Amino acid sequence: MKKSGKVVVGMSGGVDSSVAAYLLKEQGYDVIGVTMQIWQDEAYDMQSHNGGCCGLSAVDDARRVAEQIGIPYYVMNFKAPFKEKVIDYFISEYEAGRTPNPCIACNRYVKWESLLQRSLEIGADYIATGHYARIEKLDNGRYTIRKSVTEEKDQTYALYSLTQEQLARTLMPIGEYSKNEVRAIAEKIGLSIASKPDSQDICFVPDGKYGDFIVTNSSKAVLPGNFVDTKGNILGRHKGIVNYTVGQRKGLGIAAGERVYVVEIRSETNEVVLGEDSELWTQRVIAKDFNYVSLDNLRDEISVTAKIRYNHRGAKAILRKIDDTCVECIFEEPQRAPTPGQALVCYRNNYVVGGGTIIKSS
RNA sequence: AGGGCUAUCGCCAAGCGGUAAGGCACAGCACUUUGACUGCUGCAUUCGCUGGUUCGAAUCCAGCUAGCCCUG
Repeated sequence: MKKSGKVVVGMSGGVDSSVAAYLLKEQGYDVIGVTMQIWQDEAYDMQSHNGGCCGLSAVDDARRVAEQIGIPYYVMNFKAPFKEKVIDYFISEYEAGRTPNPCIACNRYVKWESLLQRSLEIGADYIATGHYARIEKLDNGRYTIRKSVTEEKDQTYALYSLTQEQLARTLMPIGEYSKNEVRAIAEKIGLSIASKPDSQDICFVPDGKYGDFIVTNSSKAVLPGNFVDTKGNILGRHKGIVNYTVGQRKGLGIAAGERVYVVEIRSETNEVVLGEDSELWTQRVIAKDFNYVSLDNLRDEISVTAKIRYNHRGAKAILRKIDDTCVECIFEEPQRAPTPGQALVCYRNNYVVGGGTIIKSS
Protein backbone atom coordinates (compact mmCIF):
# COMPACT_ATOMS: atom_id res chain seq x y z
CA MET A 1 0.00 0.00 0.00
CA LYS A 2 1.63 3.19 -1.15
CA LYS A 3 1.17 6.18 1.12
CA SER A 4 1.37 9.71 -0.14
CA GLY A 5 2.06 13.09 1.30
CA LYS A 6 4.97 15.19 2.32
CA VAL A 7 6.61 14.31 5.63
CA VAL A 8 9.23 16.15 7.62
CA VAL A 9 11.22 13.71 9.72
CA GLY A 10 13.03 15.01 12.75
CA MET A 11 16.45 13.39 12.54
CA SER A 12 18.79 13.32 15.51
CA GLY A 13 21.50 11.35 13.80
CA GLY A 14 20.59 8.31 15.85
CA VAL A 15 19.39 4.91 14.75
CA ASP A 16 15.69 5.32 15.46
CA SER A 17 14.97 8.51 13.57
CA SER A 18 17.21 7.38 10.72
CA VAL A 19 15.26 4.17 10.27
CA ALA A 20 12.01 6.12 10.65
CA ALA A 21 13.02 8.25 7.70
CA TYR A 22 13.91 5.18 5.67
CA LEU A 23 10.64 3.40 6.45
CA LEU A 24 8.55 6.39 5.47
CA LYS A 25 10.38 6.70 2.18
CA GLU A 26 9.77 3.01 1.54
CA GLN A 27 6.09 3.51 2.31
CA GLY A 28 5.89 6.05 -0.48
CA TYR A 29 5.96 9.34 1.36
CA ASP A 30 7.76 12.37 0.08
CA VAL A 31 10.30 12.57 2.91
CA ILE A 32 12.37 15.53 4.05
CA GLY A 33 14.99 15.12 6.74
CA VAL A 34 15.40 17.88 9.30
CA THR A 35 17.68 18.23 12.28
CA MET A 36 16.58 20.67 14.89
CA GLN A 37 19.32 22.80 16.31
CA ILE A 38 18.35 23.32 19.85
CA TRP A 39 21.45 23.76 21.96
CA GLN A 40 24.44 25.85 21.03
CA ASP A 41 27.27 23.44 21.68
CA GLU A 42 25.48 20.38 20.51
CA ALA A 43 28.17 19.35 18.08
CA TYR A 44 30.79 19.44 20.78
CA ASP A 45 28.57 17.72 23.31
CA MET A 46 27.87 14.85 20.99
CA GLN A 47 31.53 14.52 20.19
CA SER A 48 32.66 14.15 23.74
CA HIS A 49 29.62 12.07 24.57
CA ASN A 50 30.40 9.39 22.02
CA GLY A 51 34.01 8.96 22.86
CA GLY A 52 35.31 11.63 20.63
CA CYS A 53 37.64 9.79 18.31
CA CYS A 54 35.50 10.12 15.22
CA GLY A 55 34.35 13.65 15.78
CA LEU A 56 30.88 12.97 14.47
CA SER A 57 28.23 15.47 15.31
CA ALA A 58 24.51 14.90 15.22
CA VAL A 59 24.20 17.05 12.13
CA ASP A 60 26.96 15.23 10.29
CA ASP A 61 25.42 11.87 11.10
CA ALA A 62 21.94 12.92 10.09
CA ARG A 63 23.15 14.52 6.87
CA ARG A 64 25.04 11.39 5.91
CA VAL A 65 22.00 9.21 6.61
CA ALA A 66 19.80 11.50 4.53
CA GLU A 67 22.27 11.18 1.69
CA GLN A 68 22.32 7.40 2.00
CA ILE A 69 18.56 7.18 2.00
CA GLY A 70 18.28 9.74 -0.75
CA ILE A 71 16.15 12.43 0.80
CA PRO A 72 16.60 16.19 1.00
CA TYR A 73 17.99 17.39 4.28
CA TYR A 74 17.90 20.64 6.20
CA VAL A 75 18.93 22.00 9.55
CA MET A 76 16.38 24.20 11.29
CA ASN A 77 17.21 26.51 14.13
CA PHE A 78 15.00 26.10 17.18
CA LYS A 79 17.37 27.43 19.77
CA ALA A 80 15.02 30.22 20.86
CA PRO A 81 11.93 28.13 21.61
CA PHE A 82 14.10 25.42 23.12
CA LYS A 83 15.74 27.91 25.44
CA GLU A 84 12.45 29.41 26.48
CA LYS A 85 10.21 26.35 26.72
CA VAL A 86 12.65 23.69 27.78
CA ILE A 87 15.76 25.08 29.43
CA ASP A 88 14.19 28.01 31.25
CA TYR A 89 11.32 25.78 32.34
CA PHE A 90 13.78 23.12 33.47
CA ILE A 91 15.70 25.60 35.59
CA SER A 92 12.72 27.37 37.10
CA GLU A 93 11.05 24.10 38.02
CA TYR A 94 14.10 22.91 39.90
CA GLU A 95 14.36 26.27 41.61
CA ALA A 96 10.76 25.85 42.72
CA GLY A 97 11.64 22.53 44.31
CA ARG A 98 10.07 20.37 41.62
CA THR A 99 11.51 17.73 39.32
CA PRO A 100 10.67 18.56 35.71
CA ASN A 101 10.68 16.23 32.73
CA PRO A 102 12.26 18.34 29.99
CA CYS A 103 11.62 15.74 27.28
CA ILE A 104 7.89 16.21 27.70
CA ALA A 105 8.27 19.97 27.41
CA CYS A 106 10.52 19.59 24.39
CA ASN A 107 8.05 17.31 22.65
CA ARG A 108 5.13 19.57 23.35
CA TYR A 109 6.57 22.96 22.59
CA VAL A 110 9.53 22.40 20.32
CA LYS A 111 8.85 19.29 18.30
CA TRP A 112 5.07 19.52 18.07
CA GLU A 113 4.64 23.26 18.02
CA SER A 114 7.68 24.82 16.45
CA LEU A 115 8.70 21.98 14.16
CA LEU A 116 5.17 21.13 13.08
CA GLN A 117 4.37 24.74 12.36
CA ARG A 118 7.56 25.27 10.38
CA SER A 119 6.92 22.04 8.50
CA LEU A 120 3.42 23.02 7.56
CA GLU A 121 4.81 26.32 6.33
CA ILE A 122 7.07 24.57 3.91
CA GLY A 123 4.20 22.50 2.60
CA ALA A 124 4.44 19.34 4.64
CA ASP A 125 1.39 17.26 5.52
CA TYR A 126 2.96 15.48 8.46
CA ILE A 127 5.88 15.44 10.79
CA ALA A 128 7.44 12.19 11.90
CA THR A 129 9.81 11.14 14.66
CA GLY A 130 11.68 8.07 15.75
CA HIS A 131 9.68 7.59 18.93
CA TYR A 132 8.70 4.14 20.08
CA ALA A 133 4.96 4.79 20.04
CA ARG A 134 2.02 4.39 17.71
CA ILE A 135 -0.69 6.83 16.75
CA GLU A 136 -4.15 5.46 16.00
CA LYS A 137 -7.55 6.88 15.30
CA LEU A 138 -10.24 5.39 17.49
CA ASP A 139 -13.88 4.66 16.69
CA ASN A 140 -14.87 7.66 18.75
CA GLY A 141 -13.06 9.80 16.21
CA ARG A 142 -10.18 10.72 18.46
CA TYR A 143 -6.54 10.17 17.80
CA THR A 144 -4.69 8.39 20.52
CA ILE A 145 -1.22 7.21 21.38
CA ARG A 146 -0.68 3.51 21.71
CA LYS A 147 2.27 1.87 23.38
CA SER A 148 5.07 0.58 21.20
CA VAL A 149 5.17 -3.13 20.42
CA THR A 150 8.23 -3.25 22.68
CA GLU A 151 7.23 -2.32 26.17
CA GLU A 152 10.86 -1.77 27.23
CA LYS A 153 11.51 1.02 24.76
CA ASP A 154 8.03 2.51 24.87
CA GLN A 155 8.09 6.31 24.85
CA THR A 156 4.40 7.15 25.06
CA TYR A 157 4.93 8.56 28.54
CA ALA A 158 6.73 11.57 27.11
CA LEU A 159 4.10 12.17 24.44
CA TYR A 160 0.89 12.48 26.44
CA SER A 161 0.60 16.22 25.98
CA LEU A 162 0.04 16.17 22.21
CA THR A 163 -3.22 17.67 20.97
CA GLN A 164 -5.65 16.08 18.55
CA GLU A 165 -4.55 18.44 15.80
CA GLN A 166 -0.91 17.53 16.36
CA LEU A 167 -1.60 13.79 16.47
CA ALA A 168 -3.57 14.01 13.25
CA ARG A 169 -0.43 15.25 11.54
CA THR A 170 2.11 12.95 13.12
CA LEU A 171 3.65 9.66 12.00
CA MET A 172 5.69 7.33 14.20
CA PRO A 173 6.72 4.36 12.10
CA ILE A 174 9.18 2.94 14.65
CA GLY A 175 6.41 2.03 17.08
CA GLU A 176 5.74 -1.17 15.15
CA TYR A 177 9.26 -2.47 15.62
CA SER A 178 11.54 -3.66 18.40
CA LYS A 179 14.89 -2.02 18.97
CA ASN A 180 16.65 -5.06 17.57
CA GLU A 181 14.55 -4.96 14.44
CA VAL A 182 15.31 -1.28 14.03
CA ARG A 183 19.03 -1.88 14.33
CA ALA A 184 18.74 -4.78 11.91
CA ILE A 185 17.06 -2.53 9.36
CA ALA A 186 19.77 0.08 9.83
CA GLU A 187 22.43 -2.54 9.21
CA LYS A 188 20.63 -4.06 6.27
CA ILE A 189 20.49 -0.78 4.42
CA GLY A 190 24.05 0.01 5.43
CA LEU A 191 23.57 3.03 7.64
CA SER A 192 26.84 4.10 9.21
CA ILE A 193 25.14 4.85 12.50
CA ALA A 194 23.59 1.39 12.88
CA SER A 195 25.52 0.55 16.02
CA LYS A 196 25.47 3.99 17.57
CA PRO A 197 24.66 3.69 21.28
CA ASP A 198 21.23 4.70 22.56
CA SER A 199 21.11 8.21 23.85
CA GLN A 200 21.04 8.57 27.58
CA ASP A 201 20.44 11.38 30.03
CA ILE A 202 18.97 14.70 29.10
CA CYS A 203 20.36 15.94 25.81
CA PHE A 204 21.47 19.35 27.05
CA VAL A 205 23.08 18.00 30.23
CA PRO A 206 25.07 15.09 28.82
CA ASP A 207 27.29 14.72 31.89
CA GLY A 208 24.26 14.31 34.13
CA LYS A 209 25.30 17.06 36.50
CA TYR A 210 21.99 18.91 36.70
CA GLY A 211 22.97 21.04 39.65
CA ASP A 212 26.08 22.34 37.94
CA PHE A 213 24.08 23.06 34.82
CA ILE A 214 21.57 25.13 36.77
CA VAL A 215 24.30 26.97 38.66
CA THR A 216 25.99 28.05 35.43
CA ASN A 217 22.79 28.78 33.49
CA SER A 218 20.51 30.39 36.04
CA SER A 219 20.42 34.05 36.95
CA LYS A 220 19.53 33.13 40.51
CA ALA A 221 22.00 31.93 43.10
CA VAL A 222 21.74 28.36 44.30
CA LEU A 223 21.70 28.69 48.08
CA PRO A 224 22.70 26.03 50.61
CA GLY A 225 20.14 25.28 53.29
CA ASN A 226 19.18 22.82 55.97
CA PHE A 227 18.36 19.17 55.84
CA VAL A 228 15.59 18.64 58.38
CA ASP A 229 13.58 15.66 59.54
CA THR A 230 9.80 15.55 59.64
CA LYS A 231 9.86 16.86 63.22
CA GLY A 232 11.88 19.89 62.23
CA ASN A 233 15.24 18.84 63.66
CA ILE A 234 18.20 20.04 61.63
CA LEU A 235 20.21 17.12 60.28
CA GLY A 236 22.83 18.96 58.24
CA ARG A 237 23.40 21.31 55.32
CA HIS A 238 22.38 20.75 51.72
CA LYS A 239 23.97 22.18 48.58
CA GLY A 240 20.84 23.89 47.26
CA ILE A 241 17.41 22.40 46.59
CA VAL A 242 18.04 22.09 42.86
CA ASN A 243 20.33 19.17 43.65
CA TYR A 244 17.57 16.94 45.00
CA THR A 245 14.47 15.06 44.02
CA VAL A 246 11.87 13.24 46.08
CA GLY A 247 12.93 9.68 46.87
CA GLN A 248 16.63 10.40 46.43
CA ARG A 249 19.16 8.73 48.72
CA LYS A 250 22.50 9.13 46.99
CA GLY A 251 24.52 12.26 47.43
CA LEU A 252 22.92 13.48 50.64
CA GLY A 253 26.08 12.96 52.72
CA ILE A 254 24.01 12.40 55.85
CA ALA A 255 25.19 9.50 58.00
CA ALA A 256 22.07 8.91 60.04
CA GLY A 257 22.89 5.32 60.80
CA GLU A 258 20.07 4.20 58.55
CA ARG A 259 19.27 5.00 54.95
CA VAL A 260 17.49 8.29 54.59
CA TYR A 261 15.66 9.69 51.58
CA VAL A 262 14.39 13.04 50.40
CA VAL A 263 10.77 13.12 51.46
CA GLU A 264 9.88 16.69 50.56
CA ILE A 265 11.48 19.80 49.10
CA ARG A 266 10.36 23.11 50.58
CA SER A 267 11.35 25.94 48.30
CA GLU A 268 9.81 28.63 50.54
CA THR A 269 12.14 27.81 53.41
CA ASN A 270 14.93 26.34 51.29
CA GLU A 271 14.68 23.12 53.30
CA VAL A 272 15.06 19.54 52.21
CA VAL A 273 13.11 17.12 54.39
CA LEU A 274 14.63 13.71 54.99
CA GLY A 275 12.89 10.58 56.18
CA GLU A 276 12.69 6.84 55.82
CA ASP A 277 11.60 4.90 52.80
CA SER A 278 8.25 4.03 54.37
CA GLU A 279 7.30 7.70 54.34
CA LEU A 280 7.53 7.85 50.55
CA TRP A 281 4.70 5.53 49.68
CA THR A 282 1.39 7.13 48.82
CA GLN A 283 -1.78 6.13 47.02
CA ARG A 284 -3.29 9.40 45.91
CA VAL A 285 -1.77 11.63 43.26
CA ILE A 286 -3.13 14.95 42.04
CA ALA A 287 -2.18 16.19 38.60
CA LYS A 288 -2.85 19.48 36.84
CA ASP A 289 -3.04 20.53 33.19
CA PHE A 290 -4.51 17.17 32.30
CA ASN A 291 -4.46 16.61 28.55
CA TYR A 292 -7.13 14.27 27.30
CA VAL A 293 -6.03 11.99 24.51
CA SER A 294 -8.23 8.96 23.87
CA LEU A 295 -11.18 10.56 25.66
CA ASP A 296 -12.43 14.09 25.19
CA ASN A 297 -13.38 14.42 28.83
CA LEU A 298 -13.83 12.47 32.03
CA ARG A 299 -17.36 12.20 33.30
CA ASP A 300 -17.34 9.20 35.61
CA GLU A 301 -14.32 7.77 37.30
CA ILE A 302 -12.55 5.11 35.26
CA SER A 303 -10.02 2.44 36.01
CA VAL A 304 -6.64 2.93 34.41
CA THR A 305 -3.06 1.83 34.54
CA ALA A 306 -1.03 4.88 35.52
CA LYS A 307 2.63 5.77 35.45
CA ILE A 308 4.14 8.40 37.73
CA ARG A 309 7.57 8.55 36.11
CA TYR A 310 9.20 7.47 32.90
CA ASN A 311 10.55 4.23 34.29
CA HIS A 312 7.54 3.39 36.39
CA ARG A 313 6.00 0.08 35.38
CA GLY A 314 2.52 1.42 35.72
CA ALA A 315 0.02 0.41 38.37
CA LYS A 316 -3.73 -0.03 38.58
CA ALA A 317 -5.63 3.01 39.70
CA ILE A 318 -8.90 4.89 39.59
CA LEU A 319 -8.87 8.17 37.70
CA ARG A 320 -11.29 10.91 38.64
CA LYS A 321 -11.78 14.46 37.52
CA ILE A 322 -11.47 17.22 40.13
CA ASP A 323 -12.07 20.27 37.97
CA ASP A 324 -11.48 21.43 34.42
CA THR A 325 -7.74 20.90 34.52
CA CYS A 326 -7.04 18.69 37.52
CA VAL A 327 -7.51 15.00 38.16
CA GLU A 328 -6.87 12.71 41.06
CA CYS A 329 -5.54 9.22 40.69
CA ILE A 330 -6.06 6.68 43.45
CA PHE A 331 -3.76 3.69 43.15
CA GLU A 332 -4.79 0.26 44.34
CA GLU A 333 -1.41 -0.11 46.02
CA PRO A 334 0.78 2.70 47.39
CA GLN A 335 3.41 3.92 44.94
CA ARG A 336 6.91 5.05 45.82
CA ALA A 337 7.74 8.73 45.69
CA PRO A 338 5.28 10.41 43.35
CA THR A 339 7.18 13.61 42.61
CA PRO A 340 5.82 17.09 41.90
CA GLY A 341 6.81 18.14 38.40
CA GLN A 342 6.86 14.64 36.97
CA ALA A 343 4.02 13.48 34.78
CA LEU A 344 1.09 11.24 35.62
CA VAL A 345 0.16 9.35 32.46
CA CYS A 346 -2.88 7.10 32.37
CA TYR A 347 -3.51 4.18 30.06
CA ARG A 348 -6.33 1.83 29.19
CA ASN A 349 -5.39 -1.24 27.17
CA ASN A 350 -2.08 0.36 26.22
CA TYR A 351 -3.74 3.47 24.86
CA VAL A 352 -2.99 6.83 26.43
CA VAL A 353 -6.12 8.18 28.10
CA GLY A 354 -4.33 11.36 29.05
CA GLY A 355 -1.76 12.82 31.35
CA GLY A 356 -0.89 15.77 33.52
CA THR A 357 1.73 17.22 35.82
CA ILE A 358 1.88 15.88 39.36
CA ILE A 359 1.39 18.66 41.90
CA LYS A 360 0.99 16.65 45.08
CA SER A 361 0.47 13.24 46.58
CA SER A 362 -0.90 11.97 49.84
C1' A B 1 43.35 21.95 91.65
C1' G B 2 41.26 17.01 93.06
C1' G B 3 38.03 12.68 91.60
C1' G B 4 35.66 9.82 87.78
C1' C B 5 34.75 8.37 82.63
C1' U B 6 36.02 7.92 77.47
C1' A B 7 39.49 7.61 73.41
C1' U B 8 38.53 1.72 67.25
C1' C B 9 37.44 4.04 59.27
C1' G B 10 34.28 10.69 57.47
C1' C B 11 29.77 9.48 61.35
C1' C B 12 27.74 5.70 64.68
C1' A B 13 29.50 1.26 66.69
C1' A B 14 31.12 -4.26 67.82
C1' G B 15 35.37 -6.19 70.19
C1' C B 16 36.92 -7.91 76.87
C1' G B 17 44.60 -11.70 75.35
C1' G B 18 44.70 -15.02 69.78
C1' U B 19 45.75 -11.94 65.18
C1' A B 20 40.02 -5.31 63.37
C1' A B 21 31.96 -7.21 62.95
C1' G B 22 28.17 -4.29 61.18
C1' G B 23 25.26 0.12 59.81
C1' C B 24 25.43 4.99 57.60
C1' A B 25 28.32 8.07 54.43
C1' C B 26 31.56 7.83 50.21
C1' A B 27 33.60 5.73 45.35
C1' G B 28 33.19 2.52 40.98
C1' C B 29 30.15 -0.73 38.04
C1' A B 30 25.24 -2.54 36.38
C1' C B 31 20.33 -0.62 35.55
C1' U B 32 18.16 4.12 34.10
C1' U B 33 15.17 10.25 30.10
C1' U B 34 13.84 11.70 38.44
C1' G B 35 21.45 13.05 39.65
C1' A B 36 15.31 8.40 41.82
C1' C B 37 15.10 3.60 43.73
C1' U B 38 17.64 -1.10 43.63
C1' G B 39 21.77 -4.55 43.03
C1' C B 40 27.11 -5.76 42.97
C1' U B 41 32.11 -4.42 44.29
C1' G B 42 35.52 -1.43 47.08
C1' C B 43 36.52 1.25 51.59
C1' A B 44 41.18 0.86 59.13
C1' U B 45 48.38 -4.29 58.00
C1' U B 46 45.35 -0.84 62.01
C1' C B 47 42.65 0.46 67.11
C1' G B 48 44.89 8.82 70.66
C1' C B 49 50.56 8.76 71.66
C1' U B 50 54.95 6.38 74.10
C1' G B 51 56.81 2.49 76.56
C1' G B 52 56.03 -2.32 79.32
C1' U B 53 54.06 -7.52 80.36
C1' U B 54 53.22 -11.82 76.94
C1' C B 55 54.71 -16.88 72.19
C1' G B 56 50.91 -13.34 70.96
C1' A B 57 47.48 -7.06 72.89
C1' A B 58 42.65 -2.81 70.16
C1' U B 59 42.02 -5.87 74.35
C1' C B 60 46.45 -6.20 80.64
C1' C B 61 50.01 -2.33 83.11
C1' A B 62 52.45 2.69 83.35
C1' G B 63 53.12 7.55 81.68
C1' C B 64 51.58 11.35 78.35
C1' U B 65 47.77 13.91 75.34
C1' A B 66 42.62 15.15 74.23
C1' G B 67 37.39 15.33 75.31
C1' C B 68 33.27 14.76 78.79
C1' C B 69 31.24 14.74 83.86
C1' C B 70 31.46 15.77 89.19
C1' U B 71 33.70 18.55 93.35
C1' G B 72 35.83 23.06 94.75
